[in-house]
Amino acid sequence: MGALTRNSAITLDAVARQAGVSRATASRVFTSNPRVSDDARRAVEQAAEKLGYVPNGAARSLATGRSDSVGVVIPEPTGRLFADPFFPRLIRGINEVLTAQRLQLVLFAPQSGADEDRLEQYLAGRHVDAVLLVSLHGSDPLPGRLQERGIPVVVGGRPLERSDLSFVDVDNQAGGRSATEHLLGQGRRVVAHIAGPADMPAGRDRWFGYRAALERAGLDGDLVEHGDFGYQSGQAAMERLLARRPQLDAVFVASDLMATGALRALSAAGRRVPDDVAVIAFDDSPIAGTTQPPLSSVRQPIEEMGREMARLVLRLAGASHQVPRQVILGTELAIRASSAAGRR
Amino acid sequence: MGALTRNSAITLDAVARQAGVSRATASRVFTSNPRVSDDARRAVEQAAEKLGYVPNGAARSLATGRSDSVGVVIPEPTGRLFADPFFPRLIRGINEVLTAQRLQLVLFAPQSGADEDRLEQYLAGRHVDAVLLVSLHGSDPLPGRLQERGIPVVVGGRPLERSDLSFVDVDNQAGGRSATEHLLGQGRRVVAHIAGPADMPAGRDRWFGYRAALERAGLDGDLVEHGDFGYQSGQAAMERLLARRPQLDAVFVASDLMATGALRALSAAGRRVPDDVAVIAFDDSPIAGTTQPPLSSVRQPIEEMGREMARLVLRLAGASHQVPRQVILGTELAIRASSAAGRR
DNA sequence: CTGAAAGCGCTTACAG
DNA sequence: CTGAAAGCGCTTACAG
Repeated sequence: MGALTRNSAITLDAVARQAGVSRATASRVFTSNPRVSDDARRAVEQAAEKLGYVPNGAARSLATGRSDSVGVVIPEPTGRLFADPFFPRLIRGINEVLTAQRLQLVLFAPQSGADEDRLEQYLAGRHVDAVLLVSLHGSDPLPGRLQERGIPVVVGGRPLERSDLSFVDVDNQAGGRSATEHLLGQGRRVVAHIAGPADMPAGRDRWFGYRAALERAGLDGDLVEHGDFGYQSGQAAMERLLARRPQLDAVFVASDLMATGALRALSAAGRRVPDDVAVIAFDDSPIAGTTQPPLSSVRQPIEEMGREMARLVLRLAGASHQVPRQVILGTELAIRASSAAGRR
Repeated sequence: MGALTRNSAITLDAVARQAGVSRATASRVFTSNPRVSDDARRAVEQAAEKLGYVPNGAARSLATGRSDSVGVVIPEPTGRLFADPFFPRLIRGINEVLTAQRLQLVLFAPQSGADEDRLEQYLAGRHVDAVLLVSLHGSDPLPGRLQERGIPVVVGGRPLERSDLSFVDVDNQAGGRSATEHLLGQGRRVVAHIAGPADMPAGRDRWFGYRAALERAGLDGDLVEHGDFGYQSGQAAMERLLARRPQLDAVFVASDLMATGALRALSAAGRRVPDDVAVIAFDDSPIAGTTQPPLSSVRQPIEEMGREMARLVLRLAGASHQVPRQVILGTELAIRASSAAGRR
């Protein structure tokens, strides 16, 4: 069972013979080694073209100790993974940097503990040269384990427990704070918060930013309900908030997706946005501009985060010693109709 | 630049020495070869545990001719890829079958022609044992090229031009036809269609199903506008249809996402659904149940499609000869409020 | 059950 | 610039 037959493909030897040179010379052509005569190079290239030769990746990896690929691990249930507009932008940024270095981006989306265990073996087996991890819940042991095995690892988003890991994050707390301050600046006084999961740093930090802003304004920062960053959870959280404090006049929601759900709940409850309740979200994803009314949102430099993650992990891969490094990127507000109008 | 240093890891030799056995015996333990004494097995397992040994993937691949991994290629702009609820379900189905065979699922999302070229080299380099491709536009040359190199390939969705490729598809034409017949059965007479891209088989087949149903009813099947399966395009297409034929009383939309956009356009135009216009979509994704009103939709067995793709490619990988094989899966209607109510 | 040895298909100092 | 040769870290008949 599960026996995959071996497919014989063209070998470097065949190309060298066809071109009338040694294997070494032929190899130099494919490794872009400059010490090859033009004649030899041409002969090898022609032979390769004719035979349809592509170097065997395993053999090359074994000889060089590199795979020229970088793994990106997104341990999200695929449903969430694909629904969240955060990931495509991040991946685009990562891919930009990798492509420039001719490195292959390889994605993994483990769906269970068993998946993750197998993946750890796979990655530890050096199938990739470096690993990027995003969207970790709680304290996922994977990045730490890989790093201990000497595999260069960079985490997207601050890991909850470990401080010896390299990571790139946006300043979630500052973002949450400025979003909340924006609402206060509009004259709102009963400001609620729909937070992300409490076991995710992005969720916690935005929440802490909210609390900090309210405390600084001398207000209570406990009108908080948690969601999972998804649409449904935002709707449900908004309903709970309205039940708890019908007179709330503003809400800071920790993701655009949840905010879309919150808008639906507000509309169902007969509240006008922004007249009755001002709303500001987090992410500034494309959907922020398409809701009714368009959502104010905290803009994250997600592509830049991806680029920075890739740059960082390549630097780690190039170094002999792994010195953890962390990069924090700033946010800015994108103000739209959901929070723009004054109260009266 | 781009030099990734080689990280020395524990080798099988070290484990064998530590365990006091030969490399061959140690190897047998990791390949689950039964011809190993219990004592030797224990010693090797302890040594491996102690040293943190994981077999080097490249070396193993080179020796066995297999990588024990299967690639899934989704050549979509990542934006679309992640927005479409189709992919996560498909991947879940694929992963189910691969996991049972202890095969690693590896994802690729090439974003450009250059990405695809590099990916072809990568896959041709035998980094994976088999390849699954989905969501091909027009006549993507990738699956054909890989197949010619002897790599087992299965395409998700019927390829537009090649008939020598193995594929798994849902019966899009029958689905489009029964959706349209459902609308006709409700007494609707001016039935429009928002089609997918004309260069994608799924788009064409659903459209042909629509035409077939109308022709059979003796009606005109030319009230058609095309979109790209995405939200925005559905909204725009609906607007064009309303402009072309204000009196239309039903519309069959080729995807749930486009239907969501169409609902918005209908609402903006003051049309009630289903009273003025009955709507039925295609996909029956989770969003179908969350729209206002909930969307009737053609249900595709997407997980099963994923499973079938994986099964098929493993069969091809196990065979010495590649005999193209095609599997067509049936659809069914999920009727909800958007098309359920009668006209009066 | 076990080990010595060949071989998987490359790369890369080394010597010319 | 070129080639012979060693080596990358495994697996697997083969002989015992």
